[in-house]
Amino acid sequence: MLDPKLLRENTAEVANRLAKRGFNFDVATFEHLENQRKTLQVRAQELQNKRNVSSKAIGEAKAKGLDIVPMREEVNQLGEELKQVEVALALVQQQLHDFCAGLPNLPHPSVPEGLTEEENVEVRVGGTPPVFSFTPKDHVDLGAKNKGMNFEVAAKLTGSRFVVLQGQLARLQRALAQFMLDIHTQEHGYTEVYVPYIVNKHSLFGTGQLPKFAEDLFALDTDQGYYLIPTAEVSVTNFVRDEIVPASSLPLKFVCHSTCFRSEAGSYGRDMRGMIRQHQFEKVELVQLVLPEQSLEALEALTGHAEVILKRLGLPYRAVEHCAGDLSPSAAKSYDLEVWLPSQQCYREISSCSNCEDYQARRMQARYRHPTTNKPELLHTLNGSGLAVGRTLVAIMENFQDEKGNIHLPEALWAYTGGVRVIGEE
RNA sequence: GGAGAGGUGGCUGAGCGGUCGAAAGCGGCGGUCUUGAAAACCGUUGAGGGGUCUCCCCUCCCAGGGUUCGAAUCCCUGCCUCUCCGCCA
Repeated sequence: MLDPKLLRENTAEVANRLAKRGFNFDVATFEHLENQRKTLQVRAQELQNKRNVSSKAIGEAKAKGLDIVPMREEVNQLGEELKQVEVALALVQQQLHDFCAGLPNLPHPSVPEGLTEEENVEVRVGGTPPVFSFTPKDHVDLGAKNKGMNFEVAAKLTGSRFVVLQGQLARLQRALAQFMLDIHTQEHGYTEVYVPYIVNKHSLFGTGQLPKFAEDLFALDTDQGYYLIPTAEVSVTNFVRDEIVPASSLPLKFVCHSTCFRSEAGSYGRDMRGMIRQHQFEKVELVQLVLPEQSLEALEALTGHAEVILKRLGLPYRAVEHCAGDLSPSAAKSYDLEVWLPSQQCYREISSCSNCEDYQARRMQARYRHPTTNKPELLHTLNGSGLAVGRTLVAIMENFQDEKGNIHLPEALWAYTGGVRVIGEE
């Protein structure tokens, strides 16, 4: 959600900044609704004030034993119009709210211009893509030969875009999650949390998935209106919804390993092969809740924390900054980390790190008490994958394969695989 | 699943249908005192929103409806929390 004052007072500026991300802000509709709101609200408050004053007078008159019947009739007159105005106002405010809830965040001024993914800017490269003396296999072929990656069984159990892992590959996925959690908790100062994988609508509104992106989510067919989380960002960020946290407690830094569920409704036909795009996947998520003046540098730090995982694993990657048009709706500024996939001969997203500034905080009413003014102020929220575990598994398989199809695990993982260094035939 | 209790400001906790945005305590902030700190004392201190914006007004006591001139207080519905019993990973 954007600052309603900014929206009202600098409508043109907001429209311009949203245009940078390719969003068409309907100024005419907004101004029309806003004018209606103002007229109705002023009138409603006027009538409410009259009613309050009269009612109070009735109370006093009654205490003195005076006749209150004529006064009561006068207020009754007022009630009719008040009811009408209140209904009309509620309708307009609902429309305004819906309109504003659908607006994406403003891109940070430092974000590169551009409308499509092609205009994202590579900011650094880590490692170098491996050169093979043979034709490298993709993870599906590598996982097939008795190594325990099975899409057929998963399709039988459920449908497309699911996988069954067993044996060393199942263990490797578990090892990766443990490894990531340990680094973030022990070296980067995050607190590990375990959270519900099912959330209510308020939480999804808070982080921006609802109302606009309901079709990306799995909704549970129960009357509570529950959804499966598409990312632990939803559960963790909402810790501070409707809270006023002491400034001294910030920054709050949480790391959370969770399963994530996405309907992938808009991606028919894309990445149909393998584990790249699944309805269910594992992710280790980083969330930071920070003072506004610290969010810009917090994003650099958080991205760096995710990057450490790729470095320790020795995976070739690059960091890319989103151009304005490629930002996700809640984000003011984002970096993607992309890992090299030999089978595709390109970098693929393995982490997306975003500074949402006060966009989610305003939707959540997540605030801190300002130390000098003593007033509640919106805090800033950040999140990023550290990393997507399933895609990390894929990257390790593909980058560290040998001619026989064995997978040589990076040394950093040996302690987590019970000493297993190679996954293969022998 | 059965039985009961309850949801009030940052926290604990009062609140006959009218003068209650709400007692009291704690905490926070400011001050006096002190070399400094603590203690003590004095003052101050909810949130959101609107306007004709150095002032005025509206809304909010879990949520949503209802009764009433007037609701934290009465009625209905829902949600949540706690206690006991049963069942269970």
